[in-house]
Amino acid sequence: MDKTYEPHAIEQRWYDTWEKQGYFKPSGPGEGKEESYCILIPPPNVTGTLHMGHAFQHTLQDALIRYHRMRGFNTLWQPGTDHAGIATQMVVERQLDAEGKTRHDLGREDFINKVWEWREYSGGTITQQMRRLGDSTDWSREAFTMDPGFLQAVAEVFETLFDEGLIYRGKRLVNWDPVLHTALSDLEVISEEENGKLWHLRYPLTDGSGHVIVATTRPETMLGDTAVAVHPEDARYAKLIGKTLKLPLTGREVPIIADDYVDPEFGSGCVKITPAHDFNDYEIGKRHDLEMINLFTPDAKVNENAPKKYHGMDRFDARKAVVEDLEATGALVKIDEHKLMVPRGDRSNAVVEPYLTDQWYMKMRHDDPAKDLGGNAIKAVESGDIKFVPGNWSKTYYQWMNNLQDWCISRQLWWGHRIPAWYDNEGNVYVGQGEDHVREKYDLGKIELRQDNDVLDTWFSAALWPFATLGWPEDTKDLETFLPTNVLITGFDIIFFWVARMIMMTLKFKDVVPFHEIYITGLIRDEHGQKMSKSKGNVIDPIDLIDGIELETLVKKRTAGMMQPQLAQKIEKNTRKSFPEGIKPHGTDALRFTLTALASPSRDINFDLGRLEGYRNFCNKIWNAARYVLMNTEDQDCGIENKEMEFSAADRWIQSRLGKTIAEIEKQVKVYRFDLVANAIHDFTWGDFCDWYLELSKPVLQSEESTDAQKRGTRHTLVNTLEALLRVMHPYMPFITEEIWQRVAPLAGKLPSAGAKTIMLQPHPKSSDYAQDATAETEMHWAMEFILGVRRIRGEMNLSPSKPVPVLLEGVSKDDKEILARQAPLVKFLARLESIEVLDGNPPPSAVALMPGGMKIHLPMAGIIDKDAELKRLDKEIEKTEKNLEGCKRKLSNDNFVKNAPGEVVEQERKRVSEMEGTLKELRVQRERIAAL
RNA sequence: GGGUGCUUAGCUCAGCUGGUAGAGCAUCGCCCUUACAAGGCGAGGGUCGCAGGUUCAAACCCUGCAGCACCCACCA
Repeated sequence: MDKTYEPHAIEQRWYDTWEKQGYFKPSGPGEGKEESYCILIPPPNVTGTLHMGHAFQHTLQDALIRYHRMRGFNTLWQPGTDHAGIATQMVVERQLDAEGKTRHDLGREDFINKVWEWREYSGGTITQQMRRLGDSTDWSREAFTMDPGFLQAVAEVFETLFDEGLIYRGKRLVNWDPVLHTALSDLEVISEEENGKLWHLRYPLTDGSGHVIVATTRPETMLGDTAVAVHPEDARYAKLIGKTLKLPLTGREVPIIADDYVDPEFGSGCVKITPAHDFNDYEIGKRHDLEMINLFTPDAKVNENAPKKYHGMDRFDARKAVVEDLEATGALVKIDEHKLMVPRGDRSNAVVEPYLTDQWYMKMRHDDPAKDLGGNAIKAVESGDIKFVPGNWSKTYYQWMNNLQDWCISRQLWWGHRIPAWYDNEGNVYVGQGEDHVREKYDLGKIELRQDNDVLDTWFSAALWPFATLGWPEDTKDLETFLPTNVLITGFDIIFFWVARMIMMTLKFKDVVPFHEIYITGLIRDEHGQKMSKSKGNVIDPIDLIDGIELETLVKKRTAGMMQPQLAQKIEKNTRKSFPEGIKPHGTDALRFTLTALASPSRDINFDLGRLEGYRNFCNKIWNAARYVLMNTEDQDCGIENKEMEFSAADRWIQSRLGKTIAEIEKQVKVYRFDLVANAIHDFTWGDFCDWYLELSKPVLQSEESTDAQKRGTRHTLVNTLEALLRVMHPYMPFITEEIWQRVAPLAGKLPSAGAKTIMLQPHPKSSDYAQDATAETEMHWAMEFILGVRRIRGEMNLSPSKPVPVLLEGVSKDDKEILARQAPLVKFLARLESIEVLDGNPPPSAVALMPGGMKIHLPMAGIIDKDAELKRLDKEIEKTEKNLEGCKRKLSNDNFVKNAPGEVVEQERKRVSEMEGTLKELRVQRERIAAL
């Protein structure tokens, strides 16, 4: 093996091999549903790029997939991408814009072709990046939400839901994006507080008997007012109800109506009603059968329904003009500063306009249980068929599901699934899978038909992901084998957009849940807890963490193509501060292990570069530990053929520890505590295996006194522990484990002559394969305490670690003696002892380490230990023990504690006190002895 | 307005069903000991946001408060 760990040198090579060999495919038919394990990837935007959130979620998914594949499940990780309607169309339109063209210049067909071209060109980026991450998805099944199969699935679903009355078309007020010229669903509208104004307007009564004052945040909409509302029980206005007002600027006559919606406490208690441009007003308008005057064109310019002078004005220009005119006519009473929630489109950032249009909707709630999409989806979680992890997310889910509005599914775009509906010249609508089918179904003969121009919301097809990817509407073996899938791993940001809708659709069309568990990951933020965003300039590209990036390149990358160039300077400064030397390469395995370790069940996860460096060092540690093992076992007898082996306590101890570690991992994987899985692996590998076991193996292998059987036993244990450990680590660090395993496995007799020569397809070790060895644990614990005791004195006395010292033992019990007989060489080696002698008579002046069992280890001071330093050390030790002892004694002196606490707890406390008292006594004796020198 | 989450060492975070506070990084000593200086050995560092309560015992359970973050919602 190379002397240094170079992730670049190994990673891509192994991925190519795995993919070529078809190792990512499900292992076969399996033994049925119980033997299968399936995860559906949340499909990224086909033209997108990998970000930290993907890296995080993919790491966890791949870990689960590899873990279960190694445990013998018929395992499928279903990959694919989403056509991402608006997002993708916008990208291509922006490109056209650069050429000075619009999509209308090309026409629908050519434009769509252009988008497909763009998909061909850029669609490989994200899948290529997934390969860099080591994702073991079955690429042979890669799906795309506009595949022919999806076209069919979408059409079938649409037709069925339409025929059942669950999809309908209607003219309603929708969220209209005046920049993108399309309707949006409620979810695609982001409302944020902004500074605005509240204009107070005076509307005179038609009969000249006075006026009312109304307030508005959008004065231009007054041109479309068709009423003023007051509360029915508001005494101030009771006698005005039914009278009419003369609307300023237009002169139109509008009624004063009474409606419960009005809050008499707010403002003047009078509300202007613009049914065509406000959701509340729209409802009131329907209740009172008011006229709905649409004021705007699709790009939110004033239309011909307003007075002529405003025609063609943008709505914000119109606002200015209206306010000026109102002021001129004396209708403007006052203007207050006012904070308000402004709704904007999540893609265009344009202020959304409530707008009256014809759209398609999906009915979310229904009295008929068979048609109650929302209700059934709620029940699936309530019943426990679907479990959120962490469980709290079910509350969020319920909160939204219990307030479901019908879903506006049509979009006035070109890129997407065109709605399978046709109109005749009378405006009748016919729905079905294709024009021919429609003609037949409705027996239309040869009349002229025109297909609906709209496409479906991207999330409509995404909602079919669980069954459309597995072959639906065909009745496939895959559906039978893999649905319901086991777990969905995704972020909370798409619980409503995607998760809820998959649950509804899969229940409706397959009558099963799409997945049994939903593991909701936290959101990856930067090291200070800030959301990563282009405009903040704090985005970290996971590929840069893997490959490294020069500072200058990083600065350029972060400041290029800014929407607000003035931010560039600040971003550059912050970037130079955060990464003074750029980012060093860390490799995929280090990144994956870091993300695994960060996967605590919290809502936000701050990405800390320090952790990444730490785990890169961990990879290096593994690499070097492997080098040590190989150096001592390659071309040597590791006991594969010669069965005569003797296992030391250390050999048995490390196997026992490995078993415990695996048990911990088995437990934590089940509950998705990947952070604890990573901890268990890290602690065992570094703390037990490297720090102790490798060191413990040295005296055995290096000593001429060890027998061949002993050496064989240790070599065998070295190789087999490492080999099993690699299999345990593989799901989280696939590349380094494969690279090392290839060399180690043959020594452990594990590389099969036939079958897959990859760690990927080896069985994952089971805790039940490792016997717990209490004797070995006790014995090693004793040896370690001994060694640590000597080291502590050494450390505090600043004794050179390389200088051998003699020790004298006092208070040696029978047990101590037995263990010592076996472990003396080990202890001598690791504690760098010149000699170990059992004391006969009084000890010389010495520094002492106390063993838990009462044995004392004396380090004679003669010439090597400083008296004052030792006194200082003892004082510190005494003080610490006194403090602890006091606490325990206080507890025991409390009668209630002794009376009420469980017996074992009291007993434990008593034992602690007596131990500490003994220790304290010894320390004091020791101090006197030293002080007297 | 309704809901959710967070607050533990200088930093980033663990702490599972209440029983003497942990890790990594950073800091301070001593070491280039033939796997590893991306390392080894040792050390220091926390009245667990604040105030109450329950309990023999609270970082953990309950109540209130403060700060931070997020989600949902139609107040003109």
